[in-house]
Amino acid sequence: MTLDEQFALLKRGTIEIVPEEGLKAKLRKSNETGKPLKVKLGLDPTAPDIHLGNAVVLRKMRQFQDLGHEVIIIIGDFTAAIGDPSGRSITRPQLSEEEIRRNAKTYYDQYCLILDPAKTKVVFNSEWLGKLSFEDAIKIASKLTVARVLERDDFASRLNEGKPIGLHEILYPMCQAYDSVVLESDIEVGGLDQKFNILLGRDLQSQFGQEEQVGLFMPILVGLDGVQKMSKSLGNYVGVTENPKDMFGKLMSIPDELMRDYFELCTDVPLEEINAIEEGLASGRLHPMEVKKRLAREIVTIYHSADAAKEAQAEFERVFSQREIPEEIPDIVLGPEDLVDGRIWIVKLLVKAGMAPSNSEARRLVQQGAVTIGGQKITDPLVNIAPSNGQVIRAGKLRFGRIKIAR
RNA sequence: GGGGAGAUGCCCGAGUGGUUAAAGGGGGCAGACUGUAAAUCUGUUGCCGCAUGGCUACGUUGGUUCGAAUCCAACUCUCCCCA
Repeated sequence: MTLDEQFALLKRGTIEIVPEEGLKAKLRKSNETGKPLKVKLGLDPTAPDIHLGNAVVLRKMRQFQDLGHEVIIIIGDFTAAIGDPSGRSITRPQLSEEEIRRNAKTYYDQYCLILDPAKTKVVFNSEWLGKLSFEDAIKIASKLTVARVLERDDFASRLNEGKPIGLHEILYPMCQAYDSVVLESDIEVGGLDQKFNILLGRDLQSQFGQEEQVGLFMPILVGLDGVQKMSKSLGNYVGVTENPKDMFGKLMSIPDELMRDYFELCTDVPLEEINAIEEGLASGRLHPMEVKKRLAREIVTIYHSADAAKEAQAEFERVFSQREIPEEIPDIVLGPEDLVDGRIWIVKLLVKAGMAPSNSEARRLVQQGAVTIGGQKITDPLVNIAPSNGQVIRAGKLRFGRIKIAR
């Protein structure tokens, strides 16, 4: 592959490369010296679930690996104790050491789905940040200014809105920048929300007399709600380890307008084809639902298999298009203690089955006509029903259970 | 150190003695419709075994009152201005 081709590949999907010439120069140099580039990615082990939004960046890292470069994942165990303020309007909760350790481990299992584990180096930033003395930290801090740090958008807006900013949060970008110094990274990849932190890494590297890293920014993937960025804490995400059925279903719930972004950032469908799809949608030649099914299929195929994707689609059509029951339904085991004269209060049954969190919620579901048992709609929340083995109970579109009577 | 403002349900935000489980919006859930768990419209959204009932809830603790999210005191936390 020529340098130009490499550059084009790496540029695809990025929203910005700072500076573009820098990337070209790094690639050229690596090519001449035969020395792979160090490509850095910081992960914040806040919750043990990698989602499609994280995957956008990870997939970019994979491309670097395929070109022979060295990928270094930094598990921000030390910085997680601070909490990245990026894109935050409130202070993040700090994590305990144990939580971080647990999360980091599950991270490893998950990014292997995208990266080549043999070519991935993993480090924890507590290895060096944890060893700095307070004096060292102050020395590093002296190379940055308050104004420079407060420049960043999320700090500025929080300041304007009169919201609190912890002093420790100001140190977060510095820590991340210092990571780049320690690793002597050539390239740092991140979402656009990482722009400030990554650029600060450039500043700090040059302060330490190093060649500056190149920042490569990927767009932020919008979450399932179609408004906010995909994130674990907002619950609007698709996890890469989710089962095919849920993955497919969740992808079908994105607003139509998001489809293009998802195709571009989450699949390997060639750009020309994506453009053709977009035209097809605009002209009415293609049906949005069919396009979305294709999208869901593409993504499920990446993380599972083509077969799993087909199955997931079949399941989806069965449950939602035809309103039939899914193939696999969890059992609701009823013991003798649950039944009085072979009967059980409908509300209690729903709670017992985990289909409603409280009696009140269960009662509401019944009153709203969401509950059917054995295909029969129940609307009276006071009724006691006589369940029989194998009966299917359904609450709303998503909750199912099959009754199993234990003796 | 001095002065001022504030803390309300999942989130934002109204409410300044009773009719407030607390307006409104967001989000969630459900129903209708459909082209999908899109969009739109409607309903619903603390808990308690059925309630013209009870319990919990408006930063914390205590007080005033027949009655407090609303008044008072102390405390905790946050923001703004001055130094």
